[in-house]
Amino acid sequence: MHRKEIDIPTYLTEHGIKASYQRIRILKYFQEHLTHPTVNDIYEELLPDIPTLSKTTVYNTLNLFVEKNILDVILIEENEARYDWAMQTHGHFKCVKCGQVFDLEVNLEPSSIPGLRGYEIKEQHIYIKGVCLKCQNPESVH
Amino acid sequence: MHRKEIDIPTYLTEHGIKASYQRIRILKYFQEHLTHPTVNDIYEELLPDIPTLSKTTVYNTLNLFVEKNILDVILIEENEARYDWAMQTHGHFKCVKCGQVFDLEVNLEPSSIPGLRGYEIKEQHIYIKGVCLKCQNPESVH
DNA sequence: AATAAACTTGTAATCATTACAGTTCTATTA
DNA sequence: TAATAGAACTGTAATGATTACAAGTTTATT
Repeated sequence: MHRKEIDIPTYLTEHGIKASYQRIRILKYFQEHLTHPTVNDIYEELLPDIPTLSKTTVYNTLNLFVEKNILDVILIEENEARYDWAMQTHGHFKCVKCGQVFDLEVNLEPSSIPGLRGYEIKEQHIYIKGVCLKCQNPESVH
Repeated sequence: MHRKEIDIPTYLTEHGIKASYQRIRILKYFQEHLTHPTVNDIYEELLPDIPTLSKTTVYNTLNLFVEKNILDVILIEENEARYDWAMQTHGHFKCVKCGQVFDLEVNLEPSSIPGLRGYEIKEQHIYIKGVCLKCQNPESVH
């Protein structure tokens, strides 16, 4: 089942989360945008539609989703957390010019890292920063 | 030349940094401790010796060192930056039980990552969290 | 010794995040 | 349907790392 085909209320219930209106709308954000939003991105997008929405609710909900393994936190920013639909471990690239964050297919085999022998691994984060193709040759791209 | 054998004032000068007393002492911290300190770790360690030291100076100095490629920033924490002697790219492991941060030898070849073809890479960060050996079997370790 | 530039310091501001208490919503039961 | 308890939501205040800024100190140059 692909992310876009998932029924959000069902998906929440399956993960032990009561499907409130705010929670549905917040998770739907990730279904509709394949980006890596900050708390504020989500808050500002939903506010016109849900004028009573509190930023605290966005924080609480995202923390809950992370705890229930629906979302991952991305700390590629220096100061602000971003969130991403939880899926097979992958990496993230941030272009330091345009600021966009991309997903990367990275297969980092923990068993290949000498110092980790016997360690219990809970999380794996791979962040790469640089300049994306478009920002290197602004004119060469249509 | 190994980190412990470096002459700090010379090293600073070579990197285009005027070797003030505070800067020498702060960089010396990294020579004497092979850890990954926070701003506060450094501040508290040096304060008894340099009672006039300001936390702002520690911030300014660490930012300068990072800018001059003497140190790297580690953002494995959720809320606080850590710093590390800049050397060949490597990863970091944080034990979620004892909180200690270890260095990892990781060789992540950017050319092996499909989505990065043609991208200019400036930084590479690999963070792994889990439970270290000692915290898994507290009694089995002397 | 004079002077300017660089460095350091302390306080105040910033900003993301969390704490907390009051309000609203939801589901269950009578 | 009404009552009630628990969960979820909201708004404000607090927290805490980091930065801005202006004033004081040190350093280097003349």
